[in-house]
Amino acid sequence: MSPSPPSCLVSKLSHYVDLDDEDRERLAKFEESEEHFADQSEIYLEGDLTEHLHVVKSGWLYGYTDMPDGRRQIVGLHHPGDILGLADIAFPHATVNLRCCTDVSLCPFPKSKMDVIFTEAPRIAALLFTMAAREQVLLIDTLKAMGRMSARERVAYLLLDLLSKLRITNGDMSGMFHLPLTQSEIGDVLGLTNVYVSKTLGLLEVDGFISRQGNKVRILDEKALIRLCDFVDRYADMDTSWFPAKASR
Amino acid sequence: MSPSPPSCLVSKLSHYVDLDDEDRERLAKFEESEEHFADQSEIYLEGDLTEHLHVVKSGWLYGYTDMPDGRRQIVGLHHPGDILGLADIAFPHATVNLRCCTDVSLCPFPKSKMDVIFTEAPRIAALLFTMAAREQVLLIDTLKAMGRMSARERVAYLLLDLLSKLRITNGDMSGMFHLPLTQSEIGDVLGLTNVYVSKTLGLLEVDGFISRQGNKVRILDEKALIRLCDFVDRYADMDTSWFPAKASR
DNA sequence: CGCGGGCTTGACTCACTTCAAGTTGTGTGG
DNA sequence: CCACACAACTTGAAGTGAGTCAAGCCCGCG
Repeated sequence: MSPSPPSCLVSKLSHYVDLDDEDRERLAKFEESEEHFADQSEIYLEGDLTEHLHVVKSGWLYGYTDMPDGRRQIVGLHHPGDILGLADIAFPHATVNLRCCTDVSLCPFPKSKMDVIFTEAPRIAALLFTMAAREQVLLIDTLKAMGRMSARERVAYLLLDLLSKLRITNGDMSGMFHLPLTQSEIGDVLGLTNVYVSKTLGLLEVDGFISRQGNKVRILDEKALIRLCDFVDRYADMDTSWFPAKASR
Repeated sequence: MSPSPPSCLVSKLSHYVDLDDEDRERLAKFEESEEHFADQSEIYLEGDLTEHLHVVKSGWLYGYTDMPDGRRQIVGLHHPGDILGLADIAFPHATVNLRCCTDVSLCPFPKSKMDVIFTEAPRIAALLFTMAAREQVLLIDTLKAMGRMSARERVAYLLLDLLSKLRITNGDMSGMFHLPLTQSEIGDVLGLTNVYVSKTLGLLEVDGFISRQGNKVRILDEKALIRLCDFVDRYADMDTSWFPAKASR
């Protein structure tokens, strides 16, 4: 049941803190019952009861909301190792829709078990808190992009954000990655139209920042892109200094 | 030292969960050393070491980031009862600047004490987690506003958001409130210019949605505003069902 | 082979910005 | 009590970045 590569969650969290065996075991238990979803399927919809959190084992997903007249905003992209639903933990019902943009496998675990983590594994609780906090900072970065950046800057920001995120679990990345989003979806992430996304990507390519083939993107001049949109990599340093000591019990 | 109205933090948190006396005491301790700041002063700047969280006792503040060329985005408005710095807990340094927009008094408490909460008061830890989660959902709502709403819808959204937030600690609000932000600042919240904020507020007034005198705003037709921007009040229901049981030790 | 979804491209439009000139209100010093 | 300064707000005119509409292209797939 426990595969040779450790569970996705354990390997993600271990990046940041030392976990003792007991904690590892507890976390591994979260990833028991893997579930599979086809490309384009909806995991849940706004308003659904959310009794589970999910760890992403493979695939890409996004959270989105629709407006009555059909406008849509994508409010989060999710990748392997991510924990879905941390934000929704404050509410009984989902606040966004969640859709796959590739085939996906998830490991659900019941929200109700969170109490055990808080009472018995304060280190993990602190870590989850920290990860939720970082997600919030990333949202703030996105807010800045949406409020004050031009289309070109926003696209640059998205590409760098994806690159730095994919690098966590895939350190070797040369600057090339597969982008399984349509340009309409990219538009819905960045508050632009599909048409203008196409034009902007075209310009970034002409100007030598990136190159494309199919839905693969290669970042040719990362430094210039970073300068372009004043990008800060939030995945680099994480403060765990205040965490409760290991194995305090 | 303990005033007849219980500490701001205790009264805010008590809205949502039953706290036992021990927890109340612990929370009250956070609010020991009140500090005062004048209107327009900066509490801390991006990059500063953040060794403290702060509870707002009185006044308004906002978090913001500047871009190299002077563009500015305000990324959060804070009011009495709010806990500042939950998002920054993931990082050793502040990720945004924090400025007062009225005279303000804050109660700092050291980030390092958070470990005690996680090890000894799991209920409070869970509550803090939940409050951070809700803040994240509010950011997502703002993101939707910035990405997909017109100026008029965004202004409506901001006014309703403020109203519903001020109602938490001030239940009697009739729909009128003091708005201590300049129109430039409102623009920096919503990703608009001061000029267009002026025009949009003027239109909302002409159309009978609101009225203004000085920097007081009265919401005349709340339902119409809610319809206008598809507003959801996130302060109403909070899910505490998964919390660890009270006084488990 | 033909269908359909996604991408590109161009012409036109429009919501919001920019620039600039008033107006209002308010605190301050003479 | 007035005059002045200054910052916020208002208003209008002109400019522009991104949206809208529409046509054509590419390519995978039944």
